[in-house]
Amino acid sequence: MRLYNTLTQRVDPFVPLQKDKARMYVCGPTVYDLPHVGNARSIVVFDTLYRVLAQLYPMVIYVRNITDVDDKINARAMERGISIKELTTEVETTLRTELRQLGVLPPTFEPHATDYILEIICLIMELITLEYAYVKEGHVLFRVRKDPQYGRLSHRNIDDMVAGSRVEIAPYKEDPLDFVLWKPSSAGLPGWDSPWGRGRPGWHIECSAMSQQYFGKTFDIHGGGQDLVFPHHENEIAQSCAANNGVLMAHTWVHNGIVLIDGQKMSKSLGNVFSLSAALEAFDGDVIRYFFLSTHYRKPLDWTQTGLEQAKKNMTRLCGALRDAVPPVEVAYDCTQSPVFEALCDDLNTPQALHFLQEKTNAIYKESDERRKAILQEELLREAHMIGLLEKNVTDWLQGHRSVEFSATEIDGLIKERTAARTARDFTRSDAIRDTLLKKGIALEDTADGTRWYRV
RNA sequence: GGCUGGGUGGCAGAGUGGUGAUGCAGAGGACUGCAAAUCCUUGUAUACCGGUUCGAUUCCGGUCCCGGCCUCCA
Repeated sequence: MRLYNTLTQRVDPFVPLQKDKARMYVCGPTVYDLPHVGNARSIVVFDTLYRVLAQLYPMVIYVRNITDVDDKINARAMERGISIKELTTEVETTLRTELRQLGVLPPTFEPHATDYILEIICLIMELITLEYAYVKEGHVLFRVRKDPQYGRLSHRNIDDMVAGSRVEIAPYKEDPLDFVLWKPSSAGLPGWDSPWGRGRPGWHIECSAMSQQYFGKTFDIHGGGQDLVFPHHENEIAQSCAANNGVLMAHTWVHNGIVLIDGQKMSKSLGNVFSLSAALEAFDGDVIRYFFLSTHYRKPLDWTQTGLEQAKKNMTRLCGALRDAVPPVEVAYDCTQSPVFEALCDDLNTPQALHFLQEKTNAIYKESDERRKAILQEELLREAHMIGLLEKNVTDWLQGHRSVEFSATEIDGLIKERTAARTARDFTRSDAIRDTLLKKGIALEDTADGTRWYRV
């Protein structure tokens, strides 16, 4: 497999450090509010990478953390008048349900930052011993200028950052560039006892502590959104390398592009944050997943109504090719030899992979030999599974579960009535039934074997 | 300002130093009672200017435009 590495700024062959074992750590969401489509894209991208790695290596360990201690969480819980635990549990439950709808597999481990406070404290103590960190007014800060390689991931140098001068100047900092490892908590805020008083961890240290807990000093892939490159990942790499005598924290750094809403950056200040819940109300999880995968993961993705509608049509066509699938008698098919897999191994080129799925879909529609068609259908199904698509029963998918207007039985009844009207050549009646159903989002198709329906 | 990524048909979006995928949308046809689905046919694109080359959309340089990061961010 080849992957773009932010650290080297090129597509490099991916070789795991330990034979037959790939280890990946991805920064998961901070659970302060409903997950948005940007969180969802990132999670789907790395879920897809996880699936590809799982085809390539006998063992893949995928850690995706949950950040459940953060000032945004504190503020939101206060605002809503609920406890922090209530808030984080609520968001996490929603997240779990919604990710399942997107076909996201559970990672191998899903650690919570609050379960690793002791490890965080120990790591900070080490950094202090090594003089990479210092204590000041209840804060512990990382001494950025002690790290000569600081900036290696985001490819910027320290002086430029200062020149950019939006760095926060705080009285307790030796240098404006220094960032917080530990900060004091007042009585009302979550806090843990530490050698520096009651406090809570800064944002970056948790990932260093947790990844080290699972993987030790060094591992293969560290992932996250492009907006995490600086400062989050830059700071992580600085902390971890400092604590581990310069051993490189992760060898391959993979970052997905951000999601735009109608061409604009999604942000709280613009008020255009699009929640995954809202997206799932309008579109099926598979459609959203397809939409995410139809753009290369490193490019920005523009979230638009027409884009989603196109994805929906594509999914419908894909499912249509499998509607009458029967398992073929013999199936000897190695997905990893397919062009789909080849595309995925080329820096996770999912648009190219989808192209090959579409080609196979076209071939299925055209195939008249039933046995060969069944084999193609089985191949398509297996290839689609590699990227987490078509995992649901296609008839269920096409007929949906959402509408409460008509039950499947009622629809079948109306279809029977229409068929009778057509036999009697009462087309006014039969077309009226078809129109009624279409208005409720149910489309009919007359085939040689009778009429069938699907949800539009 | 510094650092980064990008500009491909109506839309989405890949690949490629040698006739520009694929899907959606459009047009015509077949099928159908009429549709839908499906099938067949079909039009339209590589921001601009130079350079390298027999040949560039692809490589190099410049211009213009768009996006992201620069301590809240997936």
